Amino acid sequence: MARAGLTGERLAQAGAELADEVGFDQVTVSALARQFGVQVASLYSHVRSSADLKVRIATVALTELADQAAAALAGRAGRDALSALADVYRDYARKHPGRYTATRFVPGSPTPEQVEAGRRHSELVRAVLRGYDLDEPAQTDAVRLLGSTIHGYIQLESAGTFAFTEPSSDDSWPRIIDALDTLLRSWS
Amino acid sequence: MARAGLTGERLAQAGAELADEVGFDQVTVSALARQFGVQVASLYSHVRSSADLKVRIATVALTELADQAAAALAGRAGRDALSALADVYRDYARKHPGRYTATRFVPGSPTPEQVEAGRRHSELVRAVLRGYDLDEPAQTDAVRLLGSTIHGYIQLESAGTFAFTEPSSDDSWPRIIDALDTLLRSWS
DNA sequence: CCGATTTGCCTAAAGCCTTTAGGTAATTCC
DNA sequence: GGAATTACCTAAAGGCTTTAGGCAAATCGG
Repeated sequence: MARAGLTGERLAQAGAELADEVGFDQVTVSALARQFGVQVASLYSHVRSSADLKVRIATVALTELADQAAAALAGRAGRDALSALADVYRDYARKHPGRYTATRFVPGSPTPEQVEAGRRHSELVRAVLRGYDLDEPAQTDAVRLLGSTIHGYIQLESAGTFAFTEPSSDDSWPRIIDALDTLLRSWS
Repeated sequence: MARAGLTGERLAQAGAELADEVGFDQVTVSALARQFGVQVASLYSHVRSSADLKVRIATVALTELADQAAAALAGRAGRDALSALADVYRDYARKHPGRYTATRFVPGSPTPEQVEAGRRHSELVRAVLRGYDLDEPAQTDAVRLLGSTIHGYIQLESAGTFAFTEPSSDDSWPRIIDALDTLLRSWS
């Protein structure tokens, strides 16, 4: 019997792709086993549980996203950096809806990898904020504001909330980024 | 055999309570049947499917939330109204985590009830914006900004994202509302 | 008030997903 | 090349969803 060459890594990667195709919620150990042409029970040597699989997918997505954000931020500052960061998140969510959903999957307590990825993300936002003049604790407030707004917009948009009203969601987006830029510039 | 007196209404209500107790994702037709001391199949005369049950719970939550927001907004304007609205959402999410999660449950296409509830919510935000001086399309942009930020903050907060850093999430919140107030006042 | 209809809840059963236990075959290592 | 490890398998138990078909309780018409 030929072996499929399963590893935790490959399962997480394939799971991420599957999530983009059929939706994160439809990613199951069974579906993944089917894709690999392998019995379901076989996957349990590589992942502890269904939740474990999902956490691994979340970690893949979180890391990928941080990598792309870091690349986009290189050589940019101020409004330019803010806009680039926000666009990376939004584009990623559109291109990889399943992975983006995975991003929000946190079981009871986050794994060390998830904590680390979270730290990386907030570090990237802080990098953007270097272009504005904020000191603690205002800087942390601003990190939270930016994270909330960007994340919230992407989520509402992908839920279709903005789809039935003018102006188009694509038009509002840059104006909202502009507004955030203005706000940061004049943060009391 | 005594009847349990099941109806779609009662199931949605009980489902909402169950969601707050055990988490929205753990709300199943089975669990609900268990609570009513009734066979699982019996519920299928009242709800079309598991997704249908969840949509009903979502509608209960959305409506409740809109009611509370409307009450809180009465007699308030400007920053006062903004803060009151934001607090209603946040308090509701803390008090009813399962229901709040349900709020985001939208199957393929939203039901008329969900569309209506969504309209009510955006109407409430527009009511807050009457205290600021915005005309279209800026007003729609502002509705989206406020919705995104409030919603995003609550979600990140409830995921524990702000739990391990100073200042406390409770301290950031009013400052972020202040920042939004300032931003709306000076919206170009 | 009683028979007929409707309605509410039941049993049965099929299908899919998760997870554990224990076995066999392929690979790796000395 | 034989021993140990590793990869995948079969089997089985338990939970959730959903459909089909049945009996009994409530309701309604005469």
